Amino acid sequence: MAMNGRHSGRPTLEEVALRAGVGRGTVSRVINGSPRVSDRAKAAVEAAIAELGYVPNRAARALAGNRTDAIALVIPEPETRLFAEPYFSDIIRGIGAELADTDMQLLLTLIRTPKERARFAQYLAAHRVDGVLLVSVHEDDPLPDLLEQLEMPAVLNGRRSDLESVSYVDADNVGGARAAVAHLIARGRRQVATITGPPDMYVARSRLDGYRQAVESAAGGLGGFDTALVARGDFTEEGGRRAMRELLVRRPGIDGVFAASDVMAAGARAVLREAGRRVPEDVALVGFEDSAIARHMDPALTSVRQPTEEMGRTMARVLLEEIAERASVRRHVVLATELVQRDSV
Amino acid sequence: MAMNGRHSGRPTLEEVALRAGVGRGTVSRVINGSPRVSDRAKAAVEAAIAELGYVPNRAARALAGNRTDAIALVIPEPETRLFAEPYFSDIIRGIGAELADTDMQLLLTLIRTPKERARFAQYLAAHRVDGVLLVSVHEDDPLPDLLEQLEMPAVLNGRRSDLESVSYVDADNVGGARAAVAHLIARGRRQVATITGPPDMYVARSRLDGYRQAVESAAGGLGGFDTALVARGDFTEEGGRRAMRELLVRRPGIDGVFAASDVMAAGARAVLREAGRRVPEDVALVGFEDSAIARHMDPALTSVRQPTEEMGRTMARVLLEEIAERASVRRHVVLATELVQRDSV
DNA sequence: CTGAAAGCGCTAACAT
DNA sequence: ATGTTAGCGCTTTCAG
Repeated sequence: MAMNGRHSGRPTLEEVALRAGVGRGTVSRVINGSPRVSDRAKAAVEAAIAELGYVPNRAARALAGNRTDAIALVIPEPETRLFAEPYFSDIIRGIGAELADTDMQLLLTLIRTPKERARFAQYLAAHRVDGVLLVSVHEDDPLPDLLEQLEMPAVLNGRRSDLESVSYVDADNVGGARAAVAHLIARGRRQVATITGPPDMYVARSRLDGYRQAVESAAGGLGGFDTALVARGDFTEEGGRRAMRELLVRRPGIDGVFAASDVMAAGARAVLREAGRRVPEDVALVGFEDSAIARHMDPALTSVRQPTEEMGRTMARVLLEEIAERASVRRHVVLATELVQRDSV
Repeated sequence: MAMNGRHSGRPTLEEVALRAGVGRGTVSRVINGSPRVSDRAKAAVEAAIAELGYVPNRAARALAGNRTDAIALVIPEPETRLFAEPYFSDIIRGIGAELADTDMQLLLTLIRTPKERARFAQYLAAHRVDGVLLVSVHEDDPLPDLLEQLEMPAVLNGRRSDLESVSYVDADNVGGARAAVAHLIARGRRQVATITGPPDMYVARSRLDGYRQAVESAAGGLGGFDTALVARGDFTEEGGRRAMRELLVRRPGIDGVFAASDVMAAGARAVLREAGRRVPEDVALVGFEDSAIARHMDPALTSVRQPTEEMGRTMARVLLEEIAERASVRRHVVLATELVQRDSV
């Protein structure tokens, strides 16, 4: 007999069965909420579980059930910094909240190097998680395709393009940008410029679209979409600075700016002040509240806010659903954004 | 026969053994790096593994080996906000880096409610993780004791008191504070005050100790430790404001302030400016760089920095060691802090 | 509705 | 050094 003396001392399902005077199968059914159990048996089992302080062994369950009850939250390298932003922390809180009532575990996976990515691919292939949550995907990110190929349930935060095939939860970037620009126009601003993100990012294109829609639909006097009022940034503060300088050269009369991110708005604001323009009196500034940095720097700044925590909750919920109905139905959820008006100019 | 048709299609250890022409035991030994394997067998097994793309099944391994290869990073409620701070993101990056070469998984556990805490206790009792990483412990946190009682390997970030019995990794708060205050004194500041954290937090007491040591050991003229120069804050910006106001009333001649956190330093700075004092010319300010917020607000501010990422790495390393040598040796590591001088006043 | 039994894939003792 | 074997604790048929 292979007596490996590793009985952990914790009660097992079998002991519960014994105590409840039923078979192991019945205990299992009760635990998993099967309806095919008599009330009597159920009560007995529940009593036994309580008395013994029984907690199912996750590994055994995973082995027998061929699942893991765990999902991975993947943070690609460029985003590990992003970690330090309220945006991200809110997402995680949302995920956590949604998972709290589940017995799903959340695995944190930081992917820095190609080697680590390869390793994670192995993880996936080995089905070591039931699903994957992917934040801030880039257009050329290979992970979503891999996930799809593996038929692994997955939910992205944002999307790679209009045709995103993987499930995703995104914010209404177009609508938010449109609202921001419309706000500026409604406040009497006649020359509203925009600082965009990198054009190979969907989120950046969406926000530019919103800008375009707003200026084009504005009643007379604005002259529609003017490419000279569009400067390209890269979501960094320095990029925002450069773009703002460019804009001031091209159109010195600018009296409003919509920056596609708050970090860029912060850069733009610095340049404007250096140039002697008062913000927001002379030049009104609206940014997208990605990181809340802008708000830190200027609590009075009007900005477009995303329901970030809800985004996290939604991502988790969608993923759980996708896991539950092993069907490969993709879901695309776009949450509304909100213009938070903080200036009175 | 109970034909449960769930063969996942992935190769198993048995198939590897077959292919390599050895027994399953040998394959297991190779996988686990046992030295009791011939080079020949080892090579054959490795080849088979590569050809088949074999990845061990974690659940099976956990079940048979009575371990999980997973550790939990626990974030208590008060800290979920802290998430959004660079400090925390650095810690996580450090942990991730240390774990990258391991096949330990990192589980993220947010504990918000007593109910969730109870549930986590069950997790622990059920040995669903091999170890626990706990950030920013509070003096009255019940988790460390529970961990100890359960003999669960654990490492704290910070400590509850001088007599901390659980393993921990901490920053040299006393030394950092002392250096900060010594710096101010060396720069000719004669009335150096301090804004402390809540006295029931070890970290706050340590920083106050450092302050005291510096003023007491300063050569003449300062009059030693003066309680009127000590104002109590609570690590919040508002607390910093209140404390600063108090100090200005008690000792209007203050020309230097050491705040026990950068957030409080930010509050103090705002009050000083409102009071018409120039910072740092009239009143020099040094804070502990917990969140880097102060640096955001004033890039020129001198501050005490902690090697945060290293802290995370160390926590993970210590935990892995503790898990490996099932012995209950507690380790206490204190990492040096560094005065980052950014002002020239 | 429920007990019995067959594995899930692996580790670790047991024999060689 | 290595093949064999007995479980780890659970889920899921399969028979009643």
